[in-house]
Amino acid sequence: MARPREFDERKVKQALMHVFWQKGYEATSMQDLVDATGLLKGSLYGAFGDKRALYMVALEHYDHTRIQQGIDMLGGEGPAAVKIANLFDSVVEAARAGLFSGGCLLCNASVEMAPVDKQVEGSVKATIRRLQLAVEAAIGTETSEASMVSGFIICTYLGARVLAKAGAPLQMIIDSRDRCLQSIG
Amino acid sequence: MARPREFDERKVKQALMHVFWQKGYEATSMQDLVDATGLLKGSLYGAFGDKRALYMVALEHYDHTRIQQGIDMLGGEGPAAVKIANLFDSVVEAARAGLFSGGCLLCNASVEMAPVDKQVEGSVKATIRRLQLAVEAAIGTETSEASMVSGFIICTYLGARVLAKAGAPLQMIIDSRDRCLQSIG
DNA sequence: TTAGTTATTGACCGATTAGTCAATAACTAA
DNA sequence: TTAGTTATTGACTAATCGGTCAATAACTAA
Repeated sequence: MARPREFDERKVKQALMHVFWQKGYEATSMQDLVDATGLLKGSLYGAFGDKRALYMVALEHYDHTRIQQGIDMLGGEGPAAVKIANLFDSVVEAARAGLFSGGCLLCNASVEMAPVDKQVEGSVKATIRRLQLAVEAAIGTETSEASMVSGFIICTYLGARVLAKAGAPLQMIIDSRDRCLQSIG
Repeated sequence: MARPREFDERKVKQALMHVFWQKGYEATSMQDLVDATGLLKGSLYGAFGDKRALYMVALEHYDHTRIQQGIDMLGGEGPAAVKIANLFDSVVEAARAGLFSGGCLLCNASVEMAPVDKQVEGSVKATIRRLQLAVEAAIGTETSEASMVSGFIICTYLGARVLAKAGAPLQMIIDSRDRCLQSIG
């Protein structure tokens, strides 16, 4: 029918995600995306759209991979406290390893883009909601205030991401995790 | 001795702060700063330095005004729980009023600039530390784990700022405030 | 009045920005 | 083989970016 695409869509989306995750929207140039994906500018525009559309693709991919990973983690067997502790420990681990400065694309997008882009705001709110519901489900049977507590846990989680990016002492994140977990039992 | 400056330094710093606070570093152009301050580009460079230096000026001004305001609030008379509740309520109020989307320049700088600018990281870490010590002092006489709890409160506070910017339901911030306060008493 | 110093001004610079497009290539259905 | 469709390519554009600078203005000490 027509000429087939030569690139692996998943790999390209992953590359887009990594660049925006590390540098943010404004600090990322189309050339950065060209370098990271291996595609030329025209191909990127042809396949996905303009820079904003590429950002949305990256955001969606982050949701479907990293966020989903977290949600899956929360859904498994075992006590809620352990699962949620793991969530925080992944922040500490990322910070220790220097993985994108321990930051999270969802958090970055909330701060940089959500206030100036309705579509990003919608996407970010939906993802936060999904994550909250997963936390709520995890602790649901253990406390009567699951909805309130889950929101609080998401809040502390996002705060931990900011602390990591700020280069705050990791002990601060660990302490926050521990204090946060006391709210469950 | 020489020609005197024609601008009010404090007003100019305030204007710089507002622009960077609202738009972030990368999304702010020199033209934005020219428009906001009323100074021409040459004057800005002459008086403060390049764009990065202007950002540092804005960050410092934020620290000396808004952050200091918060610290002063924590230092007054009354129970720690009330003071800290006020801290969170100021986030809710800012979000409700649409003041820079309820965001905080310290939080924004942590996410956008700290990972890529050592000087910003140093400044941000120092400010966070100062804020934490103020919280610690406020709750110091009421609990034996003041240091740990203060870090946790800062964490939740930053998370609340992210939630506000994401456009999350204000109830989520209020719930987080209430849960957080239970950790004090 | 003059010499020295600094502030202000606006034109100017090269580099980079996001985005476009016509030419070509690679495929398939007929 | 051919006609139709889409992907790839790289040159191209207009606008904007951060930053510089020589000319001029405003002041003070001598």
